[in-house]
Amino acid sequence: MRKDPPVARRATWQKVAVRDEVLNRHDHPTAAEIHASLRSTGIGLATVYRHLANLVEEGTVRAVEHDGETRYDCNTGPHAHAACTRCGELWDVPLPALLAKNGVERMSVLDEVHLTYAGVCSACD
Amino acid sequence: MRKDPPVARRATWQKVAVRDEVLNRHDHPTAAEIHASLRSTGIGLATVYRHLANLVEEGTVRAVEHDGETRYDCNTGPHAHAACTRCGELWDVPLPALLAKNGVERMSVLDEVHLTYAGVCSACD
DNA sequence: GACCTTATTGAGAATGAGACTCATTTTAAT
DNA sequence: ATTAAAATGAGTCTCATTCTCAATAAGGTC
Repeated sequence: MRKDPPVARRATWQKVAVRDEVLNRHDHPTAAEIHASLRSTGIGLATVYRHLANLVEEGTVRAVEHDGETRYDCNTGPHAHAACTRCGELWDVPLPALLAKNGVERMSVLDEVHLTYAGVCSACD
Repeated sequence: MRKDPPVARRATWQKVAVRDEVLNRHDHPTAAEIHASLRSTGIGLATVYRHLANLVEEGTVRAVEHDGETRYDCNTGPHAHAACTRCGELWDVPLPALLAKNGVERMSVLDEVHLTYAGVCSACD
């Protein structure tokens, strides 16, 4: 009889690089932007996507859909997003606690609340 | 000197078909679903996309990004969306007026507020 | 350190939603 | 009827993301 399979999550520099990059940025980068930032390391795009998906799954970062692409947010606490339709910037907005389960009786398990404001930011106006 | 360009928005059966279909459904269909519903008419997918984009631009319907695809909502009033992560259904949730411009001082022109709840609906639980 | 098992990597192919192209069709004004 | 321009649609193209699979490397074991 054999030992149980090790299921060892191996520590690679790629994994560390992606985690460090996404955790140290506060500008909601896309996978392509993270890949670009790590270009000098030679990491592959597929690997960046893989680790980002893992980080989302383990709850370390949050995925935010914005304008047809997925952006990653190291702020995992409850908060909303605001996006400027002119410059495309996306930033965090605090979310009042009272919103949490407001008017969603039909939802028996509430996993996430996404609140997004779209408009023109004061820098662009 | 010529007359001003006619700019005539021509009324075609395709335009009417897409508008009628999206306005008569309350289930947030995708462009592909609308195309499928109109399959018997022989309408082209590109035409469906075109008219949906026009309807969104003129404010007749609202586009809702959900799980990587665009869904169309004939309810243009302010409201939130709730999505079940199990069955994928998406439905409307009334939006408390107080939310409107809550905590977005940095946004000088607020065009849209998107609030989405994700979880498991009671039908799936 | 040498060896081995297997998780991980990455280049490129595959996928899929949606936008674009352009030759053909259709509207509607004359 | 004529006809100029708008509208259509089959197919092409784009671009984000996922998949494939041969090659590589992590980390036990001896």
